[in-house]
Amino acid sequence: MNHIIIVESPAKARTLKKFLGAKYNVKASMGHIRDLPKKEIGIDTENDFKPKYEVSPDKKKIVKELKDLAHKYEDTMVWLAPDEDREGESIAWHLVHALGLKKDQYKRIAFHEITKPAVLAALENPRNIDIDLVHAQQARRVLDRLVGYKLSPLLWTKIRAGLSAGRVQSVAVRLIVDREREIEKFEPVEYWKIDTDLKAKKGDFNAELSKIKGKKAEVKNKKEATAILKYLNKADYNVAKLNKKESIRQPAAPFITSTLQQEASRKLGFSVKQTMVIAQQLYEGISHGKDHAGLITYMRTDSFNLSNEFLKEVPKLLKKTYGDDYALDKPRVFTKKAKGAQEAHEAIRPTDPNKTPEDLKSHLDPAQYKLYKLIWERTIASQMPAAVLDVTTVTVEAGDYELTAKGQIIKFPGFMKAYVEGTDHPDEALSNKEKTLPAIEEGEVCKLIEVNSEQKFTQPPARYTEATLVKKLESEGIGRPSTYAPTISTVITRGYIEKKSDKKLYPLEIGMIVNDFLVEHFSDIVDYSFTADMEEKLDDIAEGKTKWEPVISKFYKPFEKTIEEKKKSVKKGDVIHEKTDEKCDVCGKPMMVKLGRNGKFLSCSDYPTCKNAKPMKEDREKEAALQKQFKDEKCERCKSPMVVKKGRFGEFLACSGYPNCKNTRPLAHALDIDCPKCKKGKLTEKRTKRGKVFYGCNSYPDCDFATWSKPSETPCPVCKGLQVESKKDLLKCEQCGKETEIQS
DNA sequence: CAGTGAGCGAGCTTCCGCTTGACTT
Repeated sequence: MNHIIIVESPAKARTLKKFLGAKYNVKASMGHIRDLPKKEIGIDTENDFKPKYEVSPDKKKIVKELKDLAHKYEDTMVWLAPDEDREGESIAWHLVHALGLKKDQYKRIAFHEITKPAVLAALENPRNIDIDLVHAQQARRVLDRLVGYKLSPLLWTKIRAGLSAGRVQSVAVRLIVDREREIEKFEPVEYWKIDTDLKAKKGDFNAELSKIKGKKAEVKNKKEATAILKYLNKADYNVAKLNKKESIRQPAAPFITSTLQQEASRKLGFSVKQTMVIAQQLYEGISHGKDHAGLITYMRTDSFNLSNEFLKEVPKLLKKTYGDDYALDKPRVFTKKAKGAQEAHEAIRPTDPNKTPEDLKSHLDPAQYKLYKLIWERTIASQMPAAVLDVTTVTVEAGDYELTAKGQIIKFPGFMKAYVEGTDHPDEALSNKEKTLPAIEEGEVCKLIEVNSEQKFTQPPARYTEATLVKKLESEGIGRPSTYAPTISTVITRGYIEKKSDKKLYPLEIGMIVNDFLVEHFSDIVDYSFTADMEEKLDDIAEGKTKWEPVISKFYKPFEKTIEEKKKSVKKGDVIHEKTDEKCDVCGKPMMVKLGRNGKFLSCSDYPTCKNAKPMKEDREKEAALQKQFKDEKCERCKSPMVVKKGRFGEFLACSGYPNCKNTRPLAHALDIDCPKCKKGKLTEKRTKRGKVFYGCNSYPDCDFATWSKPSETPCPVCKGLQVESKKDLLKCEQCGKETEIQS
């Protein structure tokens, strides 16, 4: 008998061949093989939403090959082995139909990990295709098609051609627009941070003001701060309480797609797409000699699970590498499931933990090495013991005031020896560090060295980065591991969102206009909980509790009605094409608002006869204000005034003598520091091609002085040379190497 | 380690999820 096994990915097929030998012919379908047609909606909304499927153009070849293979010999068994989730079940079903398989010609099998025992067990336990699960997928597909292909054309007629809307992308845009508006209306509140440097018997320490007359200390302004400072300068300091506590920290779960993307962004600075491309390379593996082996498990997953085979290997490795204390008796299991997770795969882990990053270093390029190391360490750490920290809290009384100091000592590092998770909040990074206090005794009297105060302001919420957006989407159950990166690409190519050089995501005007249109007229679809509600209904379909057609019908009927109504009621001018009072300065006809790639602009209403166009009034005013702000800036080369220009990397100052003088300078501060090399130029903040900030002489290219660290205005106290910020609160002289602390 | 400097409009476009090569330049 002939045996064909069909899986989704070719790399998986290769691994299976190794386990199973020549008896089985293992093939890959390359994901979905059939879909709705691209050119039309492909759903008969009058007839129970019957979908029209066709073999996708790029899959014709593979489908033909599989079909020929399945029918070549009478006696052939096709084992359908796509992933065990909604989409995988659907692929299996489509294969049956596209290949024309009879009931006794195929069997459905599934495994959640690519290990020999798991695959053999699956072959022993075939089952039927779960048609309810297939219907759940179909409902998902049909709903997405209806939403996308009905809303997008409405945007073309009401706003501009080429736009798009969808269940996932439109919410992604909304998150970014909403966040931007929160930031816009945010009003910073002043507060003051007050702390003291104290001298105890055994050493010095720093304690922060925490309570005033038993209440949480809130210092609102300079007046209050000055009063407190005055009091603290004369107060007596007594150690009232000493609290030592042991605290336990557990390691993070092994990687899934979303957490890998976040951590690679935080620790390696990779974009979401970059991470996926490199992970794919590691998954496909590298060949050294004859051996071609995948280095990590599948990278598009939402499961924290690790195979038993793998878990058996790890303790041996840990004992060998770190010692007996660093292995667990029983594996640690991570069960917290992400919203809507399907868990068809394992977590992202090294296929063989014994291949250490160092072993592979010479076979990998630097980016692959860094990502492999991250995955290896994270996975290993997840199976190491908890860390034990000794946390000491010292409470110091100073009359009406109470100050606290916290120290933290790592008693047993446990997993921290291999890996500590990064953070999106800079302040939290400190909690991973040791902070030692001198041996302080209860009742001890301390001497004041100094009181420090610092004015601070509350910060607006941070803009999303690619990685924090993925985190948010995942927590709302929106999108899947395979779509996080493509979704971000889509909203950027549509011109809805822009990623600036600070790696943050900003909404563009078109993004705001489309978002506001959708929020106003289709609020239920861009509601954050729309997907979660959909998932609940899909679960009902998958469990056989409901049929899929009524679920779609219940959504579609009111949706279609709204679409038809908005086609009539919303005039194009409601969104755009407003008439204005301005007259065209070429032909005198009125100007009107139009929408271009980069947002609104004014166009002559007689277009295309008169092609005159100019920026919106607000934009012209903004531009004028900006020019005024920099009107005194002179070009240091030719003495012409500088003007503000817009370029690929944002606004910058350019010499008005262009193109005779091509001098440019960033808008931000030309520092008031003379260049230490040529003594003539000033140091200026500049950016490399990749957007990294550095400081160079503004008479470049005549003088090529440049440095990474931020230069200080105060010269070196010893040799008068240039000082740069080498570490936090530390200046280093470039000339004599003398280090000085920064005095605030 | 060193960029950038207008002009947009119409177009036949578009969804979400599953997966990689096969096209040209």
